[in-house]
Amino acid sequence: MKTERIPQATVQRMAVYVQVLEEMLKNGDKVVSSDKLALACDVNPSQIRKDLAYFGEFGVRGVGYYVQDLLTAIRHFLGIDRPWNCALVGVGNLGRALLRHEHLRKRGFVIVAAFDCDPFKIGEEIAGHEIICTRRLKEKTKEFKIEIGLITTPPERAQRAANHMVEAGFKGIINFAPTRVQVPQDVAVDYVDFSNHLIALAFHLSSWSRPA
Amino acid sequence: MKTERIPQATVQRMAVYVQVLEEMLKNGDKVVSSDKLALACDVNPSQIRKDLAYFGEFGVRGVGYYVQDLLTAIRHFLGIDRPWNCALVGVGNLGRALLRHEHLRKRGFVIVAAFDCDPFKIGEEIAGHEIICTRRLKEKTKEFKIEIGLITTPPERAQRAANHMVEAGFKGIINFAPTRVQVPQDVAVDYVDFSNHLIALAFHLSSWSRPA
DNA sequence: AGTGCATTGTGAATTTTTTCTCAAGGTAGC
DNA sequence: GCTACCTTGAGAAAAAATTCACAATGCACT
Repeated sequence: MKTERIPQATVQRMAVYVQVLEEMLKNGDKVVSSDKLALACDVNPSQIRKDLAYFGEFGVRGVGYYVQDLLTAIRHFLGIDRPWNCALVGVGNLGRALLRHEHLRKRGFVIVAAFDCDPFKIGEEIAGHEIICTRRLKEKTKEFKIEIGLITTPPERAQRAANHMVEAGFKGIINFAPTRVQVPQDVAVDYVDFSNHLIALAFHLSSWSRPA
Repeated sequence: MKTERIPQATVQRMAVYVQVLEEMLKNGDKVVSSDKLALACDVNPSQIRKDLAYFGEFGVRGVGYYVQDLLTAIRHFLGIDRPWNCALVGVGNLGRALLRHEHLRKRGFVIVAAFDCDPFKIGEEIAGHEIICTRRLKEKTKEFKIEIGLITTPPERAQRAANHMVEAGFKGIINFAPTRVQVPQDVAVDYVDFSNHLIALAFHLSSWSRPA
């Protein structure tokens, strides 16, 4: 094990490993080899061993990795062996879907409060949460110990939502709105844009039938 | 301009350029330099010029790029200068949100039919679409000229949805379900998993306050 | 205890991607 | 038309990520 900076790509693959390992565990598998895991994750076996080597030696030579142990280790390493409280700003179609989404909660990402600036929505209850005025984000952040913000507003209101989050002291934001937002250096923003994935796919499909 | 294989990373950045350029166009900007665009997209200016060089010379030395022309060129290059018909399988919370999502349609990705295997949902109308039994996917594919599939089922039904899509002849699938699916080599699957983004963010936030 | 087998962990080689640098080539003002 | 200035395009260099290849090492069976 070396102590270098961990590539972003490694972290993303790690998340996939967690997903696949969870399924293997549910499937009753006790042990898995890098080859087997690689097949399931669609990566190179060496890649997996390299990735895992970033944070320790977990394998047993000649045997492989113990699924449960590896899972526990990765979870700890990634910082997802504890819940993360999230705030959602923008209760539109997508916001509602995320509030009702079970998978996020299962993974430890708990949306503890939902905000919107539309007076017609404020007070409405959705998936067990009362919709709160966005201006009260900061005060609720303390109350609920929120660390991560989810922006699900229309694009034109995304920046304002981000500003509220920065002011509330969030250091991590996921922006689902299809627009860029400006935040201070010490705040991390990750973008989730479906249409970008569709664009990549459209390109792939187009270039398949093209002069290479 | 050279004719090499285009990196996946380039394609993804390209999608971001489109987004930012659209905003600039709406903003009335006629011309943009690689420096200015780089700032907005949060990448290196050389990176942008390199990316654009993959498919031609569009800039004017001493001036920059004409926003409208560049946008048109990128759109054509990416294959998004025409609409793509999509089918959605799995009308749950997320499925409904996508069906009502305006942004995808604006970008040219049109969900022309929604499928589900739940007999209680079949026949229900949502966002102008009648929910159709998943078994009729293949027949409707011809009728609607569908090329891309969106999987929004629960994870345990994702593989079955993928199978239906493969059988219907889809060559591109976006899987929103948090599980891997197996498909033939000639079918491209792209995964969209929110929790993976949250995991990456959680890791970032954790390691910030860690012994490097 | 010893032998054979399987699989990890890792240094080295390779490949890919990003960044640097600057000549080439436009524009605008005079 | 000439000069000064700006920004692109692209080769070269640097950095990063991936893959290879194999020694190290633990297990199982005798």
